[in-house]
Amino acid sequence: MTSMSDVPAPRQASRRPTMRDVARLAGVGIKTVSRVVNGEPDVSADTAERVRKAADELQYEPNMHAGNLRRGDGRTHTIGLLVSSVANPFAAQVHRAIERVATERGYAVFATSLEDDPAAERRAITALARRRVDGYVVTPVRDDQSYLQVHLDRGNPMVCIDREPTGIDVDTVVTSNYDSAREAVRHLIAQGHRRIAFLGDLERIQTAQLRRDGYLAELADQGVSPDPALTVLDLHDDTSATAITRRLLTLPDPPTAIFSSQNLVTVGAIRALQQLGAEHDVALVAFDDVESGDLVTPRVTVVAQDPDRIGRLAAERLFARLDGDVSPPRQLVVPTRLVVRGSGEIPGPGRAVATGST
Amino acid sequence: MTSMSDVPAPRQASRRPTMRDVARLAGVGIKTVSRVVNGEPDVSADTAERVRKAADELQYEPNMHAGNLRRGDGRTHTIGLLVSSVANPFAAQVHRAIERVATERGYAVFATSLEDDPAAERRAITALARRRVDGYVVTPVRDDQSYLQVHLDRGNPMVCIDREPTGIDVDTVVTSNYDSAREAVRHLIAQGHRRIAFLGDLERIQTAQLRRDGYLAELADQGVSPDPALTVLDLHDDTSATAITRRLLTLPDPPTAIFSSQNLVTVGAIRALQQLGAEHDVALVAFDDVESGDLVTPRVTVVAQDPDRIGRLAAERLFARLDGDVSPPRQLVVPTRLVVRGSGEIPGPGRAVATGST
DNA sequence: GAATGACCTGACAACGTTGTCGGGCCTCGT
DNA sequence: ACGAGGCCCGACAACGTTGTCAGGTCATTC
Repeated sequence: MTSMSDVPAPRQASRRPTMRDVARLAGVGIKTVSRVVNGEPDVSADTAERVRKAADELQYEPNMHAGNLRRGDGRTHTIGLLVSSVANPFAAQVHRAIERVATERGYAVFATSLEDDPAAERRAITALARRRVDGYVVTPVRDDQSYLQVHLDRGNPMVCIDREPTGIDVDTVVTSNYDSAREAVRHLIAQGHRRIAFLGDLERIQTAQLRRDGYLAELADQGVSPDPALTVLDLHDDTSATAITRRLLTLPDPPTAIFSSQNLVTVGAIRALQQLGAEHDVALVAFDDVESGDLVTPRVTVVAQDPDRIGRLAAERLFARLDGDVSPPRQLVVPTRLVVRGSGEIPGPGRAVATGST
Repeated sequence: MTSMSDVPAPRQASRRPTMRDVARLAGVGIKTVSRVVNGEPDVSADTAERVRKAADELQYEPNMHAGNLRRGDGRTHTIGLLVSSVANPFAAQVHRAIERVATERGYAVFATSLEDDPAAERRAITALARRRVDGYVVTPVRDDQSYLQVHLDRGNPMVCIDREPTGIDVDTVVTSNYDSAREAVRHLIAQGHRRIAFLGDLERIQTAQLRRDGYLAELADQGVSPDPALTVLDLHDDTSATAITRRLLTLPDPPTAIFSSQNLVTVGAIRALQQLGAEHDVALVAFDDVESGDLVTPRVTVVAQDPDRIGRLAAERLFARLDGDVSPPRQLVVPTRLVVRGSGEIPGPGRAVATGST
């Protein structure tokens, strides 16, 4: 009866209805529609009902942008997230945790992957600022963040994650990189290792430096003099890590243990160990949990980060600021968890004589 | 000289400058500022220079929302992405591919994780519609998407990924679930297996059904009658998968091979195999590449999806629609790649007599 | 019976930007 | 000298919504 033809879908592009259209159909003023849509008081029950029916019939969806423009606080209920690289499962987990908190509060999240490119950081911030996000969660990639101060001054809070920012004083949520690296190395030394190789990410990445510093500090503390030949930096993917690890292991005086300080690098190291059949002879402790790290043989001992907690804390800090918290910025350090699985407990040469020595 | 104190940062919250402010400072009309900011012609070189300097001095950032509101096409240069679950590395990869294409075109991406919750799908769409995204990339979760037709009619294109939508006719980009499942099973049968277990995801998920259908069809085609006891559905995480796999393997007449049809389920299956020391005796082929699947022993043979290609194709389709493409919706099927690594080549009982039998 | 106040409603301006349009100036051709 | 046309520029309305405010109706109170 009502259908005029039997094509499955009405193809004509309908104009998007506005409050004006709803008002006309319901026979009320436009402001009354606004009141109903926003649940404001002072609308009689049956007027409200009429408006709701009209809105329903037109499939009206309010335009948040128009509303935010006029509204006093100008909030867009949107936050921006800058993540180092989506390739990294760590970042994906953080993203998810943040998104969950945001959704609960009616916020939407713009996520951008920087792929560790400093230029991308600026570009992303500009794009977000033009879209008037209320706040930012940033993984610093450039070596100076002072250019972000203006956004803080304008009332848009910011929380940095994973790495400490430079040039601005904001809430940060980071992993205990230095201490956890020390713990990993301490663990290996306790198994009797002295020649411990370090496999590090790009040196310009702060966490890579901190983990290396922790590595060196723990060696020093335990009276082990580090062999520069065993400290490798600037690895960023599994292929290069495999190559380097192979070279280290075929050295005249090879390491008896490896501390791998990043996810993909660990994968590369494991592959190299397997290729040389050394996986049961050379100990391995990895920073950051490697997916299904308990499936490989031997199972991988790791210092596991807690990306879910990092994301949640960052989001909570950001929303606290948006809610008006003006207390001094906090530096939150999220501890890691040493997960003992086997690869890190392969004994070193010092083990046999450990009790007798020193 | 110019600094009045030595606090590091000017704490006072500055009002955000508008075009009006820039215009006043540059001594020009507001429309002229608009012209300069948008690179429109008909502004003299030195006026433009003055405007640029003023904008710079005030650190002016144009308000895209206000612009979009007034602008003819009303485009927000924003797209929405609904992903099944961020926990899944597959989704993370897709997300990244889409984001890359979008960023190239000056688009920002709202990503929402549905965690396979049907209610979340509707909520997310509403939130995106109110923010007036230009288009959608959707992983269907509900069993009916016809409620989305209205957005199509209003000129907001949509591309579905991973699963076919129901009730709407839009571009889709999916993996060759059925055919690839058949290929996996064919591979196992070729190794001499007859008792092949199937481990499936939640039955309400379409891809899970397709993979099971492929599994059953290939068995039938090869004259193998399926044992219902070996077909398990509704697994969704590694823990339950481990439990089920253990039970299957301790059956009086256990399977000699396993086809695991989802990522996390595969992890659970591998764990069970290892726990029972059966990883070298029972063959395993998995759907969807499992991260570091070539690190475990034996290395895992998989039918690998191509999430990067899926994401890229989806984004390209969406932008083509936004650019005015009105050709009939396309169904793009992205093939998988059989990656032979070892676990799938463990011979079955039929193998020894394979040449003599039939 | 008039004043009070609670309740309900819509006209109007404003948010920050862009489309439209008209006007001033200058150059050029006649 | 004058009109045509190109270049530059700004006043004004409009996008879709919400804040403000004034006004109308009705029951209650003295």
